[in-house]
Amino acid sequence: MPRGKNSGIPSNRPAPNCFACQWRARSEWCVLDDEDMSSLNDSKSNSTYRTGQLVYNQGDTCSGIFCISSGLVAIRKADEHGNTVLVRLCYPGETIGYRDFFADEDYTTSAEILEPAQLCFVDRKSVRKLLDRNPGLGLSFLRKVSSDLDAAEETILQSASHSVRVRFAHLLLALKDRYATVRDDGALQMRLPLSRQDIADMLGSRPETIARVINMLEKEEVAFFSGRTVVIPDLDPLLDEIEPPQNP
Amino acid sequence: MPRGKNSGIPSNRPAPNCFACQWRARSEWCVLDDEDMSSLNDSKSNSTYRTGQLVYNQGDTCSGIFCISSGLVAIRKADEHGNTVLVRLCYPGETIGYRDFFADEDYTTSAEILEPAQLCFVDRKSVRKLLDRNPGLGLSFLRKVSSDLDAAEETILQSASHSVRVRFAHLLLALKDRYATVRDDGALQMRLPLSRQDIADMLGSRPETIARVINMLEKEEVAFFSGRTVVIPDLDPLLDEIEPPQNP
DNA sequence: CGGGGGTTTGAGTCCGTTCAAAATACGTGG
DNA sequence: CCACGTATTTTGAACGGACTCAAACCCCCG
Repeated sequence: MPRGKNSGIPSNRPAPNCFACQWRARSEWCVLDDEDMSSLNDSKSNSTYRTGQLVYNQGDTCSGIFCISSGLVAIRKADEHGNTVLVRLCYPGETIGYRDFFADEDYTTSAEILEPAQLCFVDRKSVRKLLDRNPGLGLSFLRKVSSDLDAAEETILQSASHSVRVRFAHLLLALKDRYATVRDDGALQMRLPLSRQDIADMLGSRPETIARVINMLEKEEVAFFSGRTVVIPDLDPLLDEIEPPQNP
Repeated sequence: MPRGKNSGIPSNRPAPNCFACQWRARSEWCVLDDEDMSSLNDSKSNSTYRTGQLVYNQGDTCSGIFCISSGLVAIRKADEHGNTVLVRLCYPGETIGYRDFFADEDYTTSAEILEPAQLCFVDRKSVRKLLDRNPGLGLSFLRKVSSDLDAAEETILQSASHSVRVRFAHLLLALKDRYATVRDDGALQMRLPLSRQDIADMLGSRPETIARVINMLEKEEVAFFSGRTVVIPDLDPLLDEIEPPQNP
């Protein structure tokens, strides 16, 4: 069941300017000098994507890399039996598809839009040119892949040693940093960018189990869910999930 | 419970020569020209390690990278509660410690010797020099980290979608490529480089479970275990574990 | 207002874990 | 080379988390 069409539609809004990009300083491209940045700016194309669209599909040949200007992207990996996991979420400022680009392989994952997005695309040839002109760019991506690798290994460790409930607490705490706002009464509130299925895919579990865990958390008044909206009256109980209070 | 001392002992054997290294062609260093290779050869040091020794420890500061000349190395990751997983096995020709080196972080994993090994060490400054002189080296490592990342994501997918038994079958099939020999009667035989505990750590399981799975495999005559020695009379049943025979 | 997808709930089962003890293998020193 | 002590592996019994299958529910949208 394909979730959407492959290619974004050309943006009618003016294409973002790399120099003005608010993410520039934190992205891998920050090592480029003005001339190279200008070359990047000229060679990139820009598209708008709707929720559910596929940016690229596992198995497709990789012809360049994408940079997220706005929106949210899920990186999924599937096996031949249709089992899938959601490997990671990618936010504005992040580059996606670079792994397969640098490994010079077909895509080993799929990228799907979770929140309406605008992506820039830089084709193979342009990236190569920039890499040649600026060796620092390669090292910059090396740092990025290295940190992704550490995150992946962390995930392996987590799912080998913690229950779904604890992993879900971890996920909530990570999402709160990006999505939560503080209400008048001091409680945290956020709208999850993920369906129950997506949450399950991230935790290596099933939607039914997620529903049950949510049920328990509500009974214990740790967090309250209504659709995709979550209210967390107090962070401490959630933090205790991760690090049970010590009793020496 | 530390498993060994940290530093290897200086090799009494003549240090391996990078030019003569049998792994040269497949390693990341193969992009170096003769001059740079000679510089690498001069700046590296070499040590011998016994089984159980730690090459580096999670949390230590990373002061360079290691290259495996011979032996077998396990990369482990631990959390604050003492839970550990064995993230990956590293074989001769592979470089280890590069992830943390390139991310410029303290070690996020530990490296432990599983089979007596000889490692070369290249200090931070020398690696930097080589990276400066040869931008291709960075890209070469970029390819390596990228493939490690894919492997890690594959592990996440596997352990989310397959039973311990199936994952163990996967492991056996992977190990056989490197360790198995064909006996006179056509059966495959190998000596596992891993303890039951290590196998459990690789599969995100427990030694007891591994023992039970082994028990079942023997009852079903898929494979026979005696200590670390495994005999596999026929590969097909093992392959069926991974890809159950189709019935359309 | 009638689908239809996503979500929740229920019941039952199974895989894998935990804890404990027995058996075996292993390294070391005598 | 054997004996001993320790560590690893195996076995057993019991528990429990998470899965499966199935049905009911709900909400959003046409």
